[in-house]
Amino acid sequence: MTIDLQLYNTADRKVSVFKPLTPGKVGIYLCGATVQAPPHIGHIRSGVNFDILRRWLSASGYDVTFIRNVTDIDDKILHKAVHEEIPWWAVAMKYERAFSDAYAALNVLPPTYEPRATGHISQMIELMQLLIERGHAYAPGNGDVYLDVRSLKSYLTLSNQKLDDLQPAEDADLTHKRDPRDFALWKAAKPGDPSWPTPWGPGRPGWHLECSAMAHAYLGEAFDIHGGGLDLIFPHHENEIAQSESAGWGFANIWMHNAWVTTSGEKMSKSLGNSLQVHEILKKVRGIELRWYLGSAHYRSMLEFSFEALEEASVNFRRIEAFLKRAAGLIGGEVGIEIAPEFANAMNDDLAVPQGLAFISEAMKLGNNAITANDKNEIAKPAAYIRGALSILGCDPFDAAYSGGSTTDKDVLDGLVELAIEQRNAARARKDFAASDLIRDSLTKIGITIEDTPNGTRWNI
RNA sequence: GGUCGGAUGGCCGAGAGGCGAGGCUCAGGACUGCAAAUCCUGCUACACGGGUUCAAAUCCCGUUCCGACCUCCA
Repeated sequence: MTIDLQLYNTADRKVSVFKPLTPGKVGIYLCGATVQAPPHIGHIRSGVNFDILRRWLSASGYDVTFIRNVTDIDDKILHKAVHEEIPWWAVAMKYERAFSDAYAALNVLPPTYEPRATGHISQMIELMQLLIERGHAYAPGNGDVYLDVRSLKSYLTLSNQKLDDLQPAEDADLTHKRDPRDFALWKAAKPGDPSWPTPWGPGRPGWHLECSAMAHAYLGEAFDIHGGGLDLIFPHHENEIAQSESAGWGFANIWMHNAWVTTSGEKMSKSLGNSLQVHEILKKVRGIELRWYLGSAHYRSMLEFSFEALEEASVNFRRIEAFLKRAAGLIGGEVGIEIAPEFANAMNDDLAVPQGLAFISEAMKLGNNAITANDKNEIAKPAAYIRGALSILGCDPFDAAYSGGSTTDKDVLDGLVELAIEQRNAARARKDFAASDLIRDSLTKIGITIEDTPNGTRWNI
């Protein structure tokens, strides 16, 4: 028997049984990237964590609609455009591609829909009109449109703050705002800025409006799960709630937030330079290994990054991968994909991946013992359980998403290595260990490891 | 000032009143031409001070330290 899926909800800070709004279906909105710089591993952790959630929901039988937006217009993009001397839309496209590449390298499934902010201006205008009609927003005449936070019946419910306790923004411009905490839904166009026409004058979206508009467009007035990084709780998600609820929409039922990747105990900041960009890390480890590392911590726990820990995780993963490949060889066919009840219970407990990993270790012992005993019947089950768990974590080594290289190259390589191994085994058979070790050392030098087992010699790159 | 987290063995990292999570490292052993891989055994920890309880890493009170958010943030 497995327990029901329970998830932590930031809104009430409790873990509760998940009840979809529509039986059998789940709608998820994840705040994706503001495409103004290449992704670092903190950004991609968010993608991985929510991809695991999505895979688990799908595996649990839900029909999942997963929306991850691209915010392709904002202050930083405009600044970058000036700095890089290219159009703002070229900046957005460049970094959107960088994010897409990173997601693909880590086998983060493409979202059901991936809406861009600039493609939903008309929905934003409609939302602003609605908010003005309902008395929760105002256009002071300078081209801006603000949300009137004092008009809300509730505000700051996610972060549990009081409006009057907030430190007032130092640069709050009160010439147009009714309250310094009112936030811009829409920003009047400045000379040189991109702009779209509206009833209040030409301008561009404020930061929060796009998510309310797009979540509504693709998931309706109410949906199940809204996700993002911890730092989006305030102000971004508070303001999304303010916009959506004052429009009369139910909005998100559950709020989920992933924790950060930290360095030296601190949140990763963009000033760290390039070394923690996904692109750079992928020069050291494979995508599947980086994913294993990022996914192995609980999504609500800070993950303290170090290259040592990354390397340890990679080694650990390769051990599991090696087991599965050996198992596949012994079974003489494909390893099955099966979800063990123990793993299901761990995942159902607010995605307790670390407990799931402990289960994988247990299954590995059983499987390795079966391999040692050459008991083919006993190998299949633990191997299938492990592969099942890995498939949820997005780290199935047999997943086509990870297979690179052409088949011709692979065949040639296989043939060459097999040839060397045959030579070495011939040397061993005549007890010429000097010759056999020379072959092994030569292979090691070019990055091919050799292991002798009772069932023959195995090799790995 | 307000709000929210965290501190667990040499290291990483779960757990949230009662049977040693798990991994890595290290030591010993089995296997082995050697190596590797694998398995077995060993290493009994919860920031500090009180309290509640038959029983506290876990609950309560207090303290110290670390971090995050308060309108750029995954």
